[in-house]
Amino acid sequence: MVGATRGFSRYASPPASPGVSPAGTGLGGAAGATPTLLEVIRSLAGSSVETIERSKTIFFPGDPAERVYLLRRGAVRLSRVYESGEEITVALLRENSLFGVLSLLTGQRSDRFYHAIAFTRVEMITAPATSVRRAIEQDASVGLLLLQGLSSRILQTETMIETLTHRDMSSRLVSFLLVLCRDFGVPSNEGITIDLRLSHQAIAEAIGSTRVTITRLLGDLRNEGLVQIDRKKITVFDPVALAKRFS
Amino acid sequence: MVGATRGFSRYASPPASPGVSPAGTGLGGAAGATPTLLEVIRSLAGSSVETIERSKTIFFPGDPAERVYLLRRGAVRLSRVYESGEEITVALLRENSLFGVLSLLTGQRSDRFYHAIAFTRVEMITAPATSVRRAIEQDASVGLLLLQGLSSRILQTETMIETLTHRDMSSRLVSFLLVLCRDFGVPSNEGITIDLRLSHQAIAEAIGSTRVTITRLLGDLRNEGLVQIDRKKITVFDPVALAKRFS
DNA sequence: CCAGGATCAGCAGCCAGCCCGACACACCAC
DNA sequence: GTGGTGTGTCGGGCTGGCTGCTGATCCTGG
Repeated sequence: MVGATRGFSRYASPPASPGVSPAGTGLGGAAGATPTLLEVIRSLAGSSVETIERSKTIFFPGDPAERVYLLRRGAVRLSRVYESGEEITVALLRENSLFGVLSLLTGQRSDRFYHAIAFTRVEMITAPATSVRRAIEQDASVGLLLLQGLSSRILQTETMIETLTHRDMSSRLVSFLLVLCRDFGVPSNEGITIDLRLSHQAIAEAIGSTRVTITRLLGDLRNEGLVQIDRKKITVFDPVALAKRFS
Repeated sequence: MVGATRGFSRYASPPASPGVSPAGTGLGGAAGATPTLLEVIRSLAGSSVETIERSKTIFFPGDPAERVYLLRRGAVRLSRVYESGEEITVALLRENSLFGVLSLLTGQRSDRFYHAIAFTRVEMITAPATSVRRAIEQDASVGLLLLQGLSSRILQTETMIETLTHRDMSSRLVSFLLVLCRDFGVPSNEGITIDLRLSHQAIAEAIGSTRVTITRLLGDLRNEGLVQIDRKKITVFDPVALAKRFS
């Protein structure tokens, strides 16, 4: 029975966070030990470590974009805000994700157009974009680390697109849960627990549905014995079995 | 009448392609003129220029990922293929987009998991990932150029997520058309023409709908006098007016 | 150049998934 | 207590997916 879980480890893997993997692949030849992105950013001029409480804003749309952030602990939600007051989630960033990279894009002044909000209590490192640029020029391996960070961010985002193109909400929800397992899952004795306190409303905003529908669908999944919900934390018993439930 | 088109130019702008903007911001101090990403990649060891005919495959899922591509002319579709034979579009890349960056991610062997197919006749530059890595180490400004390319790709991708979280298909289609105007629009005497030959099926695969629905909705837009369709090319008369049509 | 096949567009009718609005209850903090 | 937030439930109604078919258009090879 237990043997049937091939590929299981694809989910539940904050350890598998790329973008900071110190697995030096023979680059950065100069110094012996290749430093991590975290260490690099922390050493920059004007960098700082910040802690933000759950549901506090990190930056608003319209704020000037001049700093780069590296998420050290917790989760950050990037969302787009509309005049209607509606807010849709564009990305749920996990630990070791880079964000605020827009500020690296051009030399000109530019403004944020996302709303970045701490989804959990968050610990992050931030540095001015200008420092980051200078660091890249001085040490090429920094550029490489950033590139890897951004690449992994692209992959993450594109998986999300996959999720969202599913027609029926049931598939979308399942697909989203699998993404969350991958990004925020921690193994528990019964399966994989998503280490976030997710309200139905938050899920709805992320996958373009409504609170009511999410309630119903999650209820279905629970009744089928695929997931467990305790105190707003979702546990997926078997991601492989869940994945089979695409309609 | 013509004065009412504030913000019009946000659409129709291949010229506004970032990632290759030679607007040197004081970086790359060494040589006088900062080269473009195109020039850099073309100069790498093992690089080559390739031309691919419409609807030919560039790489299949499962192929080893060892090269990086820069799209020079035309459009490329990245899609995910399922056992069911269904194929969903994850990104429609425009000119000057980087792709195949997965190969930069880690040093280990990894495989493509997208299907990359030439959506139009395509001209692109490609180079081995190892050469790219080496170039970054030697000249930091290369890393910066790549970073800008990837950043702009992330923005592009996240706009697509915005599009896809719209609930009703009508809004999704409108939003998608606006994205296409931004990425592939060329100004014409009547408005902005999307420089792609799009079948209804292709649109459906990109926004998670069906061919029939797209036919109906596009028909509606045409009847309302918002768009024109001639020989599979779509012309948007006024993006601003179209944007107002969100439900 | 034409013939034949493949792809694409358009129409209609049927049915279900899911949005909407409304309401009741559980939980938590103050 | 009380108010705020989150969860669970019920219908009614409509959007949009599915099937099946026809005609138009494009492409290719003889």
